[in-house]
Amino acid sequence: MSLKEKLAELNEKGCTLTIQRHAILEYLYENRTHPTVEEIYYSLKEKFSTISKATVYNTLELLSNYGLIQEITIEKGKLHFDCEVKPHHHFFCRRCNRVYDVDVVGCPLAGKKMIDGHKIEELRPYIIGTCSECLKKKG
Amino acid sequence: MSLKEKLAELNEKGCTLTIQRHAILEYLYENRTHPTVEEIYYSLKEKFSTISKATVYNTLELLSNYGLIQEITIEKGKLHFDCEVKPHHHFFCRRCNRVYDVDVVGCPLAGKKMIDGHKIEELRPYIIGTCSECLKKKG
DNA sequence: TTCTTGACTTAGAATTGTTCTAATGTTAGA
DNA sequence: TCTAACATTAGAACAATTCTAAGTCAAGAA
Repeated sequence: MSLKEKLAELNEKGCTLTIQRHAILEYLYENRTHPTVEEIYYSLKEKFSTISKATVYNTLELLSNYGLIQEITIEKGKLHFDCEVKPHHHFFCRRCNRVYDVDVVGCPLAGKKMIDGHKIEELRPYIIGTCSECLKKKG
Repeated sequence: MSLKEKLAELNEKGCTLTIQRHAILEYLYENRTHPTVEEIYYSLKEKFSTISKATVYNTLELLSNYGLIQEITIEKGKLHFDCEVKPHHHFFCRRCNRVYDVDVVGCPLAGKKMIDGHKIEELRPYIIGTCSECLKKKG
């Protein structure tokens, strides 16, 4: 789903499309590195010097509630975000703290709505380890 | 792996088995509800009134580094812990914030050591939704 | 036994990440 | 243009975690 399509969907659903919301969603499309709130905030501050952290948090929550972005709780005590909402795995590198996209096919949960009587609303398949970049460095 | 076996392994590896460390690991065996640090801390405080949060954090990290317990980053901004380290899924209920164990068979990642050139050290398959208990309540 | 050393624990301060609050600004519709 | 609802802002408040410095403890050496 493209940025344009998401903006259109927000509009359709009656969500006010402020300049800040537009900028935040756009930022996620231009930075596919799973940025943290801090990264998003400081980057946007260069362009919109008065943007506040509350707006960044509010907007990320709003977009997440619309199902247009994905919240990632892979790193302890810190949120990352991803504009790609198609199911895919995330890999977190312990050394450099980067988050990578990983494609894993054949997940038995794909398409499942229920498990053990619980209603499945979101899958967060995380993998922790050492990334290829960090493996190259000695240690 | 039983509590006894883990205590023996710690001992073997030259890790000092203090009363606090023993109590924390034991607590996890007696409370299989994936407690948070706060829950562990306040429960232990009833028995060991002077135990400090730093000790709880240090011990949980130590046990986790030994691979004897598992850190769960399913809830945003808050750690949960599990003494069961055999691979299994965790389900987090958005409404009551409880963490459940879920058995999912046929995970294509089971036993894999590498993915996309990254070294896999730990799997954290999380599922978010509404649990069976909360589904019963109206809403 | 006493001393020493290193490892562990403690209380509380500091830090970090997130949420809240009250004031201000903006928008869309009457 | 007016109004009411909604959005943004700055910074305070809060929550979770980490850090720090002092105190405690256990084991081995003298």
